[in-house]
Amino acid sequence: MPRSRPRNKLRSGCPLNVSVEILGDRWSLLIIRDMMLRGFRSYTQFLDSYERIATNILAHRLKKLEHYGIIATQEDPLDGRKLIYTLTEKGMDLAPVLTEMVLWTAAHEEHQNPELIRQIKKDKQKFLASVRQRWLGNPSPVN
Amino acid sequence: MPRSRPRNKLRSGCPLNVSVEILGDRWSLLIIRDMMLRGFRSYTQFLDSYERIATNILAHRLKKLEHYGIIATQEDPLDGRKLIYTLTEKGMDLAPVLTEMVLWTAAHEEHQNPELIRQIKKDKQKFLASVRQRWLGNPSPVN
DNA sequence: TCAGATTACTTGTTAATTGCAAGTGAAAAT
DNA sequence: ATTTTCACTTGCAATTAACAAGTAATCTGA
Repeated sequence: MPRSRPRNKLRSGCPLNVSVEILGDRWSLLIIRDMMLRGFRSYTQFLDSYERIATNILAHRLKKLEHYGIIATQEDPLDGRKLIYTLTEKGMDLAPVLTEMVLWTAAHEEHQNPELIRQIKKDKQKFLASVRQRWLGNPSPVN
Repeated sequence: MPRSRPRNKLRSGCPLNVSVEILGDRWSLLIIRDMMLRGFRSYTQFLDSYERIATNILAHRLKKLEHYGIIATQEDPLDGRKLIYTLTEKGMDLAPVLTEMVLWTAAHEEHQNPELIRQIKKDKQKFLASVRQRWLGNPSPVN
């Protein structure tokens, strides 16, 4: 499926490196988490998330994620000020990555949200299916 | 299993955030890849890896990964100059994370190493088992 | 044995990125 | 009409990354 994008000087074409270059920073995956697991869709929601991203960083990350086709942006038909950010299929396909990261933390680090862990551990495939199912209810525009 | 570590001001205890704070940078996962998939064990091997990490960054990352118990360091009994870096069990448990990241890239971005992708896609569990099996042959010291 | 090479770094210095605080313009609410 | 909300931008300081060079300990080959 990968379409040719004018790729600006990647360090290497190793598939792990490619994902690290796209997602390997302190905020991108948290924004995706907020969209995927908490249903966040607006700039202010991301700003108000617990970890407190700075507004300029958020703007940059949203642009980067959109550039890579991980999220899509639409205007809110009900409010001309608002933009609605949604995960694309490509963004939704990061669910297994997030899930494995959560499981790793659960196994090896102190953390919160034991309920999430319990749910994933009980049946990983079912968890992934339910996340995707919820997303299908609020799909991103085909663009 | 998570033991209490004097945790210096995490942004949040969300399990995804915890893993992002430990691994979310441009180099950590590449070092782990080199150890896990290519069997690298020394400083110079990491330096010579394709993406060309800077020497001071590598030193910092190795310290960080050791601090978090993801890698362990031993002296080389055959060469007093050398240190041997190995993945711990905790580090090895990142295999599913790396694997899902690779699969995501394979599905959505241009990349190289189709042979790796083919191998993972053919039988993911078998791939993970074989990676772990190779690691068991060169285990890290229990520390 | 001793010069040269190797290994795992450290130490500057510069460039890039992140974070903070404040501000802006368009649209909506009161 | 004024205030508030929303999605940002701008300017600046602090942190981090990258580049280049150097160092101490150890090993290797003549």
